[in-house]
Amino acid sequence: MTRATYHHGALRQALIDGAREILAERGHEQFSLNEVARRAGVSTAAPYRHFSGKDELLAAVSDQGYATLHEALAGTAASATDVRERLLRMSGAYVRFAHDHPDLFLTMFRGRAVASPVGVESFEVLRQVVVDAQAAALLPAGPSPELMARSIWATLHGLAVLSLRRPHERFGLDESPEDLATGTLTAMFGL
Amino acid sequence: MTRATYHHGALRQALIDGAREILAERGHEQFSLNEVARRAGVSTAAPYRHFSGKDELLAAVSDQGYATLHEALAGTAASATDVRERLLRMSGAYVRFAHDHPDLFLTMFRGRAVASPVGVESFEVLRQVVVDAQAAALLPAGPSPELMARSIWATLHGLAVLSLRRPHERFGLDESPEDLATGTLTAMFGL
DNA sequence: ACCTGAACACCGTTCAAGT
DNA sequence: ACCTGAACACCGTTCAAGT
Repeated sequence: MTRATYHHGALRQALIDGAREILAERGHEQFSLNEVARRAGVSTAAPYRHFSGKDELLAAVSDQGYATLHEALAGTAASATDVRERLLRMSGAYVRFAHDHPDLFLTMFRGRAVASPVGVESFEVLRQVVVDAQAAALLPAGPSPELMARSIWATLHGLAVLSLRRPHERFGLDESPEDLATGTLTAMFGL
Repeated sequence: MTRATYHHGALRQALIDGAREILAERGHEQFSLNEVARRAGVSTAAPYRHFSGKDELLAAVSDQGYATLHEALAGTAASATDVRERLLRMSGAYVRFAHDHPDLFLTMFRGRAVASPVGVESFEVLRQVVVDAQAAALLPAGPSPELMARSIWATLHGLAVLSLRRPHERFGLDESPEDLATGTLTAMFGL
């Protein structure tokens, strides 16, 4: 039996990939570091050459998740010239990401974990859309863009988290993530 | 050595109390069913007479958490006659609860856990305040109270979850939970 | 009816040893 | 430098046995 030989950090990425697989298959509560090693075909001690432990591997997985989320948000933000459309598409993309990768999303924002610096870029994209929306009188112009952006982030994040639960208490299954997000923002700001 | 003898479900409550202790001391990620049993002075198999397993014990803990949260919300909602004040106090109480009992809060809303029916009562309290706020033109009257209430719930929940992380990315440590909640609602609705 | 004692498979982590 | 093999304490859960 030829066992794969890893070099130059190839095992590191293989472990991250395996972790994402398990996350998608079994969920973040069943996640096991030993199983990640098993899938990569290495001993349970091998991951410790690349990560200080389970938490650091999950942090690396989170970082890649933040990068993927950022692409989705930046992509939708750039996909329209109309400010209202940009705000709504971006909002939909946030909740959509949570629904498409629920356990990755929950891992990224798990408990009291340390926030990723990558998330800052995404916040900046949202902040810029908010600046434009305030200029267009779509959002109240009184509060600072900073405050307004984190208020909207909180709303989207709450929607994402609460709609991931089951049974979907008060958050209909029938609605798509996009409808949930846009419906909420439309209701709050009369867009 | 006299070992406590449990009867009539006394062990059940002792296990729930012990679980809340561990949650407060070590956090929900370090929570261990065996340690709960150890603290109660029983064998690790004993809890299985009262709960089907770890998840069911945590569900029972969550239920008591929902009851405590409900008291806090209903209490603040009744503490003022002014509609605006009621809405803001209730909002502050939600985020305050999360900060005062972070790991209990995270356990209640952990991952994809099943929502507690007890939470429905709390939602009803919020919905009623929203009805009054809409009548007083404090909140937009167009959307249904149901939609408006879950939008606000999502906002408060997002604030709670995100402000629990560390370092408090974009959510200042300096702000009290109450200021965080009222500041956000004030910004969004121009209250 | 309720709890113990002992076991099972599995977990995260450590460390001496191999190559 | 990177990985193995074996061990450690601990985990959730099961089950026959005690009272």
